[in-house]
Amino acid sequence: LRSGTKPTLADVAALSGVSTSTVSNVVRGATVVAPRTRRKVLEAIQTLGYRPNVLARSLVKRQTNTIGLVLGDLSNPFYSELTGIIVREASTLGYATMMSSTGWQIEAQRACIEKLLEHRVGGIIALQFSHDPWLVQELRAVAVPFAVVTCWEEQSDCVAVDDERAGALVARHLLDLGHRRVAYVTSALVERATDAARLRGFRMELAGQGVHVGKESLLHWRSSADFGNDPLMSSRLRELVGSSRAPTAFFVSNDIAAVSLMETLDELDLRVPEDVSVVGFDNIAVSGLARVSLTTVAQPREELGRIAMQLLVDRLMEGEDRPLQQVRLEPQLIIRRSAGPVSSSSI
Amino acid sequence: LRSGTKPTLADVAALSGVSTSTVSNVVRGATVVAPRTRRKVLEAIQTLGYRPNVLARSLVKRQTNTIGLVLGDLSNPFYSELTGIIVREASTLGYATMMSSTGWQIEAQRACIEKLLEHRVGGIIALQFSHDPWLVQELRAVAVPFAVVTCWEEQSDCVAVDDERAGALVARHLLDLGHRRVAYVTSALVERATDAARLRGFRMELAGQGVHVGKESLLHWRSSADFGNDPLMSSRLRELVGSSRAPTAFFVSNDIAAVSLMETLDELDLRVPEDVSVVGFDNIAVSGLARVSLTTVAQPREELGRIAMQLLVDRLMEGEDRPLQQVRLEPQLIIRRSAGPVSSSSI
DNA sequence: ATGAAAGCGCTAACAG
DNA sequence: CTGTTAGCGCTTTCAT
Repeated sequence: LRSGTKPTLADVAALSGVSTSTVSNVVRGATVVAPRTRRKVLEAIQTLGYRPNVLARSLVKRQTNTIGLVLGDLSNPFYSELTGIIVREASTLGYATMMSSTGWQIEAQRACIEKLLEHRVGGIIALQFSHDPWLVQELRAVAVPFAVVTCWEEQSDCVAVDDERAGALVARHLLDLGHRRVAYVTSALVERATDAARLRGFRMELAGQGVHVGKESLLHWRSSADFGNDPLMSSRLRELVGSSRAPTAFFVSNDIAAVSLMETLDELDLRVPEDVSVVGFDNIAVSGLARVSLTTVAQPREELGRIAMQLLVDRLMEGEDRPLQQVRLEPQLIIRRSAGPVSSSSI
Repeated sequence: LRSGTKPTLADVAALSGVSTSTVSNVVRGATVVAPRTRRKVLEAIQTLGYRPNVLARSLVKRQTNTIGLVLGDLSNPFYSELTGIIVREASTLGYATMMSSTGWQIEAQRACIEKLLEHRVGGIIALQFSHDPWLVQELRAVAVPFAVVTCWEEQSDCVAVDDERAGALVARHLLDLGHRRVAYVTSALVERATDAARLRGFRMELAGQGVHVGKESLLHWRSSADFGNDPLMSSRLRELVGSSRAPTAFFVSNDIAAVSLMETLDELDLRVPEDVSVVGFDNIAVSGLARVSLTTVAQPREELGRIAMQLLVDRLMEGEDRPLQQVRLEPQLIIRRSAGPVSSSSI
């Protein structure tokens, strides 16, 4: 019995006096093995502390039970929760999860995926995918199942909330509350195309009532994930608020930025929702606090995670010829106190 | 050229008319390869889209460049941020990260680690480790580097903040503010022993001033990670507050529970900090919001992550005979507005 | 500087 | 039901 290295099938075989294939059979519960033999083998496994080597197994089977997860930034609670859900789901389905984080650097994305491919992951789920046709093409070429969740990616399997509809939902709500001058705030934390879709839906619904969101009402919040202040925005807001065309409501494409905005508004002595209304996106835990009470759009996290994993598995089973699966989920407006009727003084 | 499967070293060798070992050499940049040959090989790699198979490599080298991460629950922002840091750090050092989540189920912990071992990870970092001597023993037996971060684990390499000292820091602060009747609130989100250490330090410092934390002042918050309300606590608090010995300050061992507590206090019409003070632990992003402004103990996240990874690498290099490394980091009290001077009416 | 050959630990036919 | 054999894709002596 060799020492210094972990026991192998051969060791178990030797100790129990059978062949390696028999041991392999009992380990995998494959063929019917004689009860006596099985017992002997099991015993040997016990005393040796044998543990199957997944690497060797994967090598011969030419496939792993590992999926790769690429994500931008774990400090945004929306994504970290989603990550947790996916990891759990994968584990339930018998897959291990290999993570790699891009830290929002767009070139890092390719490197991340390259590493995952070298590890021969069975499939890849991207959480915050920066559109990259070359990459999608490459992934297609190697025939590794690829699903993006939370963003709409024309060329891949994907699942996301209906962002346009969400934008419209918010617009409707704001209109119902009497708002006519509204601003849209983009956040660095949300992927461009996604952001654009939300704005599109928002604008269209407003346009139906003759309300227009001009260029001067498009703001950009350079937020980090820690509710940091954006000094540029502060001054921009201050000047905007002074003007006669000051918006009475803000739709922010991300809860983190929305909460940050509320904080900045506080500093400017603008009360929410008495003076201005704020609506966010994601419904992260913080937004539900009474002290925050942010009206926002909820994305069905559990479903997003579950379906993403499902897309991967389906593709894994049915192969490339299966038509692209692209799932849109319904967003849900969560009405809280940060958005209220437009104040009479500002009409 | 075989089709349907990914190109291998042999394919590259065939195409470039050299042996597999030569190809292997250029891929790894190992021996000096003749410039001409190298170019030919590189070319073949390009046209074939060859990608090394990490599994095969690991199999023969008998070691992987993968580390395992076991964590309890990604929905607690403190841990998800820490996770992000570790993943990044690992990646920088050339390691891929395999995650598995226990979802707080204590028996799941063994299963998680078992899976990681089958994948032959080079080392394991546990984020929220529920003390389990058997497991630690087992890990030791297989000689896989193991480091726990955030909890103090006597038998393993570990790095954590000095919890007792943190408790003392909070006690000191509360004493300075004039508090004499204080309560300690345990949260389900923090590991038992860690919680106990914080309480110990807290109590000791208070005892120095003749202040005692009796059993009636020990509360338990059954919190989930989403700032949920704990109805039992609500009623418990209501009755406690009515009594003449109502605490004037609460030290909660976790920010999530602390913020939840503040919310509950709001509902009971108790103002923070005018009527009661609250101090938390972790300094998650939310706590820094002006609307929350929670006085809390900060743990040096970056350092925790960096050192945890370092412990693993050191052990990997120097082997088992290296003495146990156990690092204590300094906690930092972040003073905000949730803890104030004891109100005159309650003295 | 390059090639031949022997495995790494396991599975998958195929015989017996 | 069990054993034999031939790889999976790669690294690593050891010759040449």
